[in-house]
Amino acid sequence: MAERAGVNQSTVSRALSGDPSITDQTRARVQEAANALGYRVDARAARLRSGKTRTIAIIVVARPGMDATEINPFHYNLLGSTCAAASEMGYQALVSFQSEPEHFDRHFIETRQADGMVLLGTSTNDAAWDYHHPILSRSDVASWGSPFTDHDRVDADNCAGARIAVERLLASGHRQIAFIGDTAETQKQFRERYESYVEVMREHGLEAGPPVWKPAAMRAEQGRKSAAALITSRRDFDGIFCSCDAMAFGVLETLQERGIAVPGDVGVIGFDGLGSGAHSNPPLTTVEPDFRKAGVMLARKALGKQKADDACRVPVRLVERGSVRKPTEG
Amino acid sequence: MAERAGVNQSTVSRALSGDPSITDQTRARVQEAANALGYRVDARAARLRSGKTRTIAIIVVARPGMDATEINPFHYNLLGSTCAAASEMGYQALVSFQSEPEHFDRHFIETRQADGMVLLGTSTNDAAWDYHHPILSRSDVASWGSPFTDHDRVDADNCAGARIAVERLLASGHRQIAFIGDTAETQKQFRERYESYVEVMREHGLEAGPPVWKPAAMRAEQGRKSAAALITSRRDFDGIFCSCDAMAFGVLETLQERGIAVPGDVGVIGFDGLGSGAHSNPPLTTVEPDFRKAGVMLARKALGKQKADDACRVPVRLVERGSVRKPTEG
DNA sequence: CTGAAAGCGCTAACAC
DNA sequence: GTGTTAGCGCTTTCAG
Repeated sequence: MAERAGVNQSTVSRALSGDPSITDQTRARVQEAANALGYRVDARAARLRSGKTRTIAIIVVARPGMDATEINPFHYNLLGSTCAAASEMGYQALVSFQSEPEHFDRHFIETRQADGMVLLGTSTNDAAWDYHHPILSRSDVASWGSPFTDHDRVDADNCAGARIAVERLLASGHRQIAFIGDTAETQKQFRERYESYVEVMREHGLEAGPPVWKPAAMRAEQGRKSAAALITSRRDFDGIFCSCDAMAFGVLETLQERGIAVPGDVGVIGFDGLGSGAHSNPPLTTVEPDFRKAGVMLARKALGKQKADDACRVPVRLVERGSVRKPTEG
Repeated sequence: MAERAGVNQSTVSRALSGDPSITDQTRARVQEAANALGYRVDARAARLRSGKTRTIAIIVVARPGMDATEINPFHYNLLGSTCAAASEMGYQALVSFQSEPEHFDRHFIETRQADGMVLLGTSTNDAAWDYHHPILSRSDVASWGSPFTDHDRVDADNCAGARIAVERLLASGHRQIAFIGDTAETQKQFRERYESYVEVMREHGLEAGPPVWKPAAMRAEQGRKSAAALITSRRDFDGIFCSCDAMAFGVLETLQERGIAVPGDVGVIGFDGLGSGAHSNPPLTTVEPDFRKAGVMLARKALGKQKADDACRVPVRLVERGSVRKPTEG
């Protein structure tokens, strides 16, 4: 390659890497020779020598035995956004779906495969999160959705999001608003949403109820069971703020089965901005995090380019669809 | 590292890579030293020296300006399955979302970043597919959804899938079944579905109509417009086989708006097995490809481990939900 | 079974 | 502005 262009090996390297000290003429000759020979720099060698990887590893925690269709679309969105953000920053994305212990791997940085790591996915895979726990507080690791509370995390602005949701319900005249969601210790994001819900209700002189939640394997089923429990409890309600869209879909189904009209009798708002909410029955009004910013924050945090910790809150917005009626006048 | 264990560098390499010629005792000593020092093999150096990459590059073609939530979940499913398959085969997945020309990159193999490539994503990004066209027929490249017809492809068993869908509609007593979908040259999969629809209709002595399709930016909108066009055409229909779920959601909405009951008046079946079909109104009966096998086929093809070409058809199954009424007796 | 030596293909100091 | 030289951290002959 070098001889073909009539220059030294290092000149080839400089020319191809855009080193400004190379003459346009020389660079042209090198380019030409490279094209003629189909030459490309070997990324492995370049990275070995330069000590960099220009790669960010993204680990998606999944549940054992689940196939691709069962992964929460929210995590796919996060994955896509993170890949896009990495690319924008000139980094590649090495992605690893991890569900079974035999595939657990947290050593992408030590093995010099990546400069930073992003962890995301379902919080309901204890073995996986236990395995990854030790690295969650590292400065070159960013995570979304971990069940632990002893480390920084990137997350939606749950507080602002819950406020938007509850105030939207209030604007439509709802006063007896219930919260459906899992507020277990390991679900920090849902706890935050619940707490904000309580706060907003109080501010308006209204009574906030306890969180309603029934366990099940999948979110939609949790939603169905929780909605049924809420109805059975004979507690009056005319609005539901649901901690996540996947559960809200189940809630919507049960309400419909029981003959409770949405948004006529009860207003429902979810959280996550899932695209499938556009086709649910009725279409689901929801709080959507800015996925693009989420990806950027995760990538930046993983690469140690994040300034303050408190900046790790992704802004949210309300996506108006059809599960809450129009705001009442005056 | 080597001195710490009191052995030669090459012994360390052999011990850690599981070379059977190393004594258990020696291996234990090496392991111990490695743990003590936090030593890990540098993947860049190992791959450079060995000449292998053990990596498969996955390129997801997206539309410019689209954010993560607008990517068809079908492609996310394919992506997830391919990553899982790669992992199962001992390969890593380097994933690259490509939408804008400045990020186009098809040289993952030449730059020794991957041993094989998988391309998938929306077929409606001409610049991207034109760019990738030259590599689509290579033996180390597998693709799903390309708009070109001059190369092998991995795809769902469209023929069998269309048959299952149409026969299911027939089983519920529908006789005037319409096909909604884009059968343009560049949409090979939809053409195949349409052709099978025609064939099955003929077999049953029924008349197959022309494909119904109206252009729009997004699939759901195409579905809405197409359904409207079908209704306006005053052509009688009591069943619709829709070429993909994303369009079917739009079809369902328009039918509902026009007061046409599904599955009461009209039965609807989609294709793709999107998870969100479980929450649509009504839940969408659909033909689902086996995503796990799809991922395996894509990965195998990319690594040149696929036997015959005709084996690149992924089996499909019917997912019964609520958009077709129960089969009629006898 | 283990050691010695070579070298994968680059990039980065350092010359000039 | 370009050449010379060294060496990134491994794996792989080849010896013994």
